[in-house]
Amino acid sequence: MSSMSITVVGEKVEGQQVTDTTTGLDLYGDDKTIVAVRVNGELRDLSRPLLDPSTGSVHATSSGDVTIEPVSNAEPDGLAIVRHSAAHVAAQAVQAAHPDAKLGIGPPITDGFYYDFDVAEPFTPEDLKDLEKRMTRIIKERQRFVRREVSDDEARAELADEPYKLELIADKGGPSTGSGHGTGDESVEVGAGQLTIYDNVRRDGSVAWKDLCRGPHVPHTGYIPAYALMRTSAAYWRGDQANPQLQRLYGTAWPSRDELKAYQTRLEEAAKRDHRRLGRELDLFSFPDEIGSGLAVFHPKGGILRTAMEDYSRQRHIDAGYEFVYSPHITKAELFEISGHLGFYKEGMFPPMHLDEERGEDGSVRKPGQDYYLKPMNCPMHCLIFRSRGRSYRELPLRLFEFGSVYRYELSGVVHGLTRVRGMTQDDAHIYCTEDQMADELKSLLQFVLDLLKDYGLDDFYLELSTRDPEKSIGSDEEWERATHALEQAAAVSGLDLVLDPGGAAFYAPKISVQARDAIGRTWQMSTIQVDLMLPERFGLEFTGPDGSKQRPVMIHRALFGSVERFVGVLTEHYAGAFPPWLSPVQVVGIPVASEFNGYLAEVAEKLRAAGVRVEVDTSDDRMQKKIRNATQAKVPFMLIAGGQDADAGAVSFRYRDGRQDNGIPVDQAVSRITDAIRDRVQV
RNA sequence: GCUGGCGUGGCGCAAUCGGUAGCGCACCUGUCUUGUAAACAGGCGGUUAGGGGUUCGAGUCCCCUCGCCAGCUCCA
Repeated sequence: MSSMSITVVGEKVEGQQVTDTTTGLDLYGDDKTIVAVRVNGELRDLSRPLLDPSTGSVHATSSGDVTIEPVSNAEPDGLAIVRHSAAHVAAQAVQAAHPDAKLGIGPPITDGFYYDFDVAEPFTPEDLKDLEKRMTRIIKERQRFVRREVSDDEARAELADEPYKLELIADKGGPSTGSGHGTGDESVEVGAGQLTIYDNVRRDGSVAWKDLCRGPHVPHTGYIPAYALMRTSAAYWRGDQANPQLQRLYGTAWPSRDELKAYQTRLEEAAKRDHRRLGRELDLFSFPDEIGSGLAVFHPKGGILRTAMEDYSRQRHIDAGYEFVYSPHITKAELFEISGHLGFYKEGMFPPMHLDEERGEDGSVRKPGQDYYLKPMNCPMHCLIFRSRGRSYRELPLRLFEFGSVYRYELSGVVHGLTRVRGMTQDDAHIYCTEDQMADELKSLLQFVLDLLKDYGLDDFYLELSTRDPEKSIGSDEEWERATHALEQAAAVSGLDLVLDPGGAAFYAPKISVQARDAIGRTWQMSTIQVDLMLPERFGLEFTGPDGSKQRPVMIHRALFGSVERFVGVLTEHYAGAFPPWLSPVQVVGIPVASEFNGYLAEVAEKLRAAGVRVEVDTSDDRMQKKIRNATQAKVPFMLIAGGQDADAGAVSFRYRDGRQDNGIPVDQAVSRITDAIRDRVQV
């Protein structure tokens, strides 16, 4: 950050030469990498006068030293400004093509921007092409973004035809009308106090378009070097289902054409990793229509992968002092009445089965019967295990673990592959401990979670803390406060970044979720840890303390994989299907150069099998080259090729799925090389 | 659930203006078999998601249902 002498940034008008003596930048020159300035930390338009000419004082600062920093489009704030400006260009294009379109909001987002419109007809792919052409023309026109401060009344008058903008003005500074989960998008349009309008001004001085906007923006539309419209979809006004649906136009914008290209390549790469596609190609799992939406079946190869994942998790949990329990998938309504789920989570549950009702001849109910529900969570069951007998403080912490299958009636539109299903198995555990034990337990738990995730190959994390939604929760303020504080402390000890998610907690407890970044930088919600002070009370859980008094335990919920299904999906995408050997469904394929070596490879395979390796020998009629191709496409980590040379030497030749070769390895060495890689859980 | 898009053998795709449903892979059978990503030949397999309608005639046009995809909302 550099301190500079202050001068007015010139506004360049076509045909006139105006020198910018503050930053030394020519706004219409070739360098379009500096898109804004930061004045004492506050983002501002490059073209916005830094000084009030009449008073000589700097806008928005009263006194003292002034620091001015150029903001490049390579840094996040600068790129967001480029994208936000691109959103304005998109909106101008839309209103030129569809004069009746009413403006919603148009903020920058990760990788791009969107703008919402109320239009009579949804956009079509042809519309997108047309809009891109219009945007390109607008960008070529180098329309200046000119900021104007306006009073509320002036803004209302100028935007009389824009009902959504009027609504934003009306709500300015008022209480948030959002659900509490809002992304704060509105802030892009309306700041806290002074309203501003940005005009897009052509070279001849005419105003091409304008928008209520807090800014800042790039100096002119020529500062948008590379952009593309991506897709359209519907979105509720202000994210509320009760509001009308607008058409959302998604775009992306980048500092250069190369970076746009790289982004598009990244999307293609992500598509290739799609676990739904890999699941079919690698014969891991499928989603038969006949079974239903969000209900997966695991094929034999997926079963091996899943078993390997579960077995390792199980062993680690045993080592960490967990005890294994089992509970049914179905229960009487009473259980979820006690737990509170039927009050707060009913819409997320499959509808009840009404059983054992008896009616008389006249149709009247003689015996009312029972409602049974599929369980959406395991916690109440584990509470009953805790309560099954008297508990001593000596038993605590008591850690009950279950691979528990639960069923949740997710809305049809949200079901997605393995990452969002209606039937799943959680690696669920509930830890019952004393208040005094809670802090240490949480600390070691979080470390346990991170260690275990690392063993599966994920090592880039941050944490999210979801706090109470007052409208959708049970329990007292103090209880929530205590639980939230305990989680915060554990997070602080981990040293990981902590992101807040206000109001995002479940109805019974605040939670920390571990977010993991995968091999190509996408983030996934993995583990959750929740401190629950409600269920122990609802179930009347007690233990006897050292002094003989009855005390209430604290309950910690936690799932590391989130769900086994989601974890399979995430790892599939993380590894692009090329799992490390310990997780690979088939670890070794033996490929004879010709069928006469089938027997030799069978002996090698037997040695591997004896060492616990999952090995197959390809004795089909295919050519060796075809077998290599097949094994490579199946992403088998080790191919062992053997012909006369190898057999004579008592050796095999390695080929890896990326094409690397290592020939003539003695069989004993080959076996240990493979078993070492499996044991060490390394990638090859 | 909402908005939009899409449903053609197991998979990936083709079929002009509404005019005989095809191809590749996979699968089956046979022949062949020596060095690092596809041997050759033959064969099986589809009431074009399901139902209704328009038409001389529907994969193609219209309506309904189901499913999938993207986004919104929601969430492990």
